[in-house]
Amino acid sequence: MGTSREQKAQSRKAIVHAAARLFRESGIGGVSVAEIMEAAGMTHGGFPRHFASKTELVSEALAFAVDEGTAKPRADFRAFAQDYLSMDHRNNPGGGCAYAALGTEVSRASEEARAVMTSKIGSQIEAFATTGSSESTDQSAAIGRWAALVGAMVLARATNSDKLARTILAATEKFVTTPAR
Amino acid sequence: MGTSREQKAQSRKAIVHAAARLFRESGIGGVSVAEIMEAAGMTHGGFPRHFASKTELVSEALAFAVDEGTAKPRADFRAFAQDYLSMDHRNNPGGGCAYAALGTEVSRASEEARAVMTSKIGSQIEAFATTGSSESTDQSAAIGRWAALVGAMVLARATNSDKLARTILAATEKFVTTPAR
DNA sequence: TGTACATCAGTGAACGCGCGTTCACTGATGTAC
DNA sequence: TGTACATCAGTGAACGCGCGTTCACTGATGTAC
Repeated sequence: MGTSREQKAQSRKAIVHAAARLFRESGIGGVSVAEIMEAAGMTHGGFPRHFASKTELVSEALAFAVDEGTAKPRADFRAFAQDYLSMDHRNNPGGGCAYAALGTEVSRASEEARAVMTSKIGSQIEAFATTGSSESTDQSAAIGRWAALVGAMVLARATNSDKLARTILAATEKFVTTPAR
Repeated sequence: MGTSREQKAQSRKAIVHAAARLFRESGIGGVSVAEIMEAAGMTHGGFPRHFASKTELVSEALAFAVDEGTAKPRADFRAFAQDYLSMDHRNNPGGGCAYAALGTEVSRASEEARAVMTSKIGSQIEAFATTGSSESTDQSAAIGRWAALVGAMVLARATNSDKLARTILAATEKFVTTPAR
């Protein structure tokens, strides 16, 4: 084969992007290196040219997934919550919130992976503290609302009933967007 | 060996209990049948006398874990939230809330396992509707608060920083126990 | 600019290991008479 | 009540499979002169 350095960088990106999507869809343990490499347009043998191990890729893919899945919350909170708590988001975890998709799995991942999450979560909370939410400058409320979004998505995905999922998402949306706090 | 029918029933219970604990501690995919059987005081060869497959055990262990981890919320909500959002709960998932420990993994489990979760979540929500919470009879608020608890625990466990975990748990506790809703 | 050589991204086969599962075997349980 | 037999819970070895990883090989890239 033989490929230019520029192409190698693109390959690496493709691997990270594919992993970030597949991990959120099927879980870290539910996706093989071969599947990731295939999704990135290669065969599994090329993997070690980019990463020393699957564990190493996990950390990097997690960082990317969190950023990708947290890209939107700039908009006003009401609109963000509605988007986040949609059935579309529930049914398509691949491009969505990494915390809701991989949260419980990450807590058992490598120290590096958890360090990545720590850094990302810390940044998120700092952002809450400085920007405040649309309805309150209270950091506690911002964190609590965020937790509610994540938890609602986890619960909505744990069930195989669309009706129940809708109930959870709608109730949580009402809960977090009700003023008075 | 040879064992009485009564002992067989006890063995089965021991397997389910061990699985419910180990799954919450290390994840479903992170625990082998051999480990579960060892924790239950047997060797792995005896497993098929009780369950046709690991998948079958997962469903049963999940049901047990949910019940065990949801046994307390009868008390007033304030006390429950404080208990739920404790660092002790964060650091010891084995006997705690199954949703926070296994939520994201369950969404990719068997249909049977998801059906179990659906049934349990449905019951929980019905309980909210009838009993109401200590501060509000609004079902939406009860669901929203519940989601916040689960989400906060997921986030607190995703980080390896105790400080950050404490921040998330404390903020969420304040958020869900503040009246005004 | 052209040529000879070294590098190395990606291929495809292969290796080891852990896991879920299977199975022959054992001996106590519990039944039939 | 006692005896002979069938059942079957649990043991420990073994089997297959999938997975992460390794490796010899290829051919284009890119450098040295």
